[in-house]
Amino acid sequence: MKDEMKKLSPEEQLEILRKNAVEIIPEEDLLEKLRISQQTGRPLRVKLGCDPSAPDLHIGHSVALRKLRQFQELGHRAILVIGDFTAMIGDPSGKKKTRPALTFEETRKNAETYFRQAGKILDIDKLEIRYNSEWLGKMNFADVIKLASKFTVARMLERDDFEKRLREQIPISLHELLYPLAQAYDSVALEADVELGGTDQKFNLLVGRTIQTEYGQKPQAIITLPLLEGTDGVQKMSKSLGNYIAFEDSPDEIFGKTMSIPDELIEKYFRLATDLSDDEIEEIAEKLKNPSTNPMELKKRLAWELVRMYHSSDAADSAKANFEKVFSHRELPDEMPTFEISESARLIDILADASILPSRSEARRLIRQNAVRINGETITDENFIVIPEGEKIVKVGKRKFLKILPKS
RNA sequence: GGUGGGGUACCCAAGUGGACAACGGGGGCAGACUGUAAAUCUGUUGGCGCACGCCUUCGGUGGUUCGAAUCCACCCCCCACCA
Repeated sequence: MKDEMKKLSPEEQLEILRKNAVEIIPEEDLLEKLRISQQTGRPLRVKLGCDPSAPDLHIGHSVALRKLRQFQELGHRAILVIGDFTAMIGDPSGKKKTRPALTFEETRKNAETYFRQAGKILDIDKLEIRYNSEWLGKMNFADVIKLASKFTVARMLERDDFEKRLREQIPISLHELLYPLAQAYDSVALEADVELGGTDQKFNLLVGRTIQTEYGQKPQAIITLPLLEGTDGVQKMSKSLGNYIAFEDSPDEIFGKTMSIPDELIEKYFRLATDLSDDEIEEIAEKLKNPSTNPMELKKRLAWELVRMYHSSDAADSAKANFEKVFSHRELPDEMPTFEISESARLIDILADASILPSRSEARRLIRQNAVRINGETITDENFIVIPEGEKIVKVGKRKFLKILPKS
C-alpha cells in the first residue's frame, strides 16, 4: 500500500502534508524537495525531535507523530531524534523549575518506552531512531565555539520566550541560548530535509535552517503544527501540567479524561488526534453547530475513537459502557480496588492506608464536605468506624471507589 | 567590583516581633446544579491519635527574645543599573 502512495505526485503529497499544518516554511521549498525526491527516488529525511525527560507520550505529541507517519506513508524517511544529550544537561530555566539532570541510563530507559509508545502511531520497522548524544557528545569546545559563532545574540534574543523572560526579569542561563543551536546541529548531523514541530518550536526550527546553510547544507523545510490544549482546555497538553491523555493510559482513563475536555475542543481533537476522514469531521463540525445536538454524544464518539486507537475497539466499547454505568447511571464500576480489614477501623485510616486519599486530613475534609459514601449512604462522622462485616463499597467524590472486605 | 531591589505554601502575591498554618487572587479538590463540558453559587486547600493540642513550613545556618516569616550576623541565589 505504501508503494501505491509513493506514486502520488509532489503536488498531491504536498496537499496531504498541508493538512493540519500551521505553517510550511517555505512551501515552495518543500514542493521542490518532493519533486527532486521523486525524480531521484531518494526519500526525504524528515526529522522530529523529542525530549526523553518525561517518559510518557500523550496525544499532544500525537499531532506531530501523525504528521511524521504521513511522511512514512508517502515513502519518506522518518527520523525520531531522542534528545538524550540535551536532557542530560538538564534545564535550569525558571528558578523553581530546575529539573534534575538525567543520567545517561535514565534517558536511555525513557527512550526505550518512547520506542514502544511511538509504535502506536509510526511504522517502527521503517523508523530511524537516533540519539543526539551520538554527535553532540563528541563535540569539543572548539566545535561548540564554531557552532556558536554562526549565530548572533541579537537573533537569539528574538525568540519569543527569551524576549519575554528578559522583559519579565526571569533568569536565562547562558547554556539555554545554546539549546536552539544544539537542536539545529541535529539537523546538520542528520542532513534533514524537513523538520516537524509544534508552533512553539518555530524559532528552533528556523535556526536549523540557518545553521544548515552555514554548514554548507541545503536548509530544511519546516512544518509547524498546532498545539493541542490539554483536558483543562486552556494550556497546551503537557505532562507537568497534568492535563494530558497518555498513550498508555488505561481505556477508562482515556475515555474519562476525554469526556472532561471542554466542548469547544471536540472538533479540534477530532481533527488533530484521530483518523476520521475529512468528510466525517465536517459532519461532526456541522452537528456541533446545531443547537439541537448534545455535544456529549459527539464527545463520547471522540473518546471511543481515542480508546480504539491506543487500545482496541473492544476496549473502547467497554470503556464507554463503564463510563455510562458509573457517571450517567451512577452505578458502580465493574472493577475497583479492594481493601481487607480484619478488625474494626476508622474510615479515614482505611482510605489513607488504601492510598485512595493522600492523608487522613484529606479524608476528614472530604467527609466534612459530604463527599464520602458507604453503600450509597453519605458519611457525616469524621471518625466513622468500619466493622469487618460483609462487603462495603466506599465512594469518594465522583470517581474514587474502594471495596472493603473482611479479611478471611 | 559598586549601588539598589528581591527570595513567603502548586503559582502569583500580602504580611515586617505575639491575634500567622500565614490576607487576597489563580489553580486544585469537594458539594449544589449538570452532560465527569461551560457558567454560577458554596465549602475546602501542610501533617498528626484533631472542636480551641502537638509537629513541620516563610532561601540557608547560627543568634537576640518569654515569643520571629517578621530583629541581628554570616552565607547562598535571583533581578536592574553602573563598571
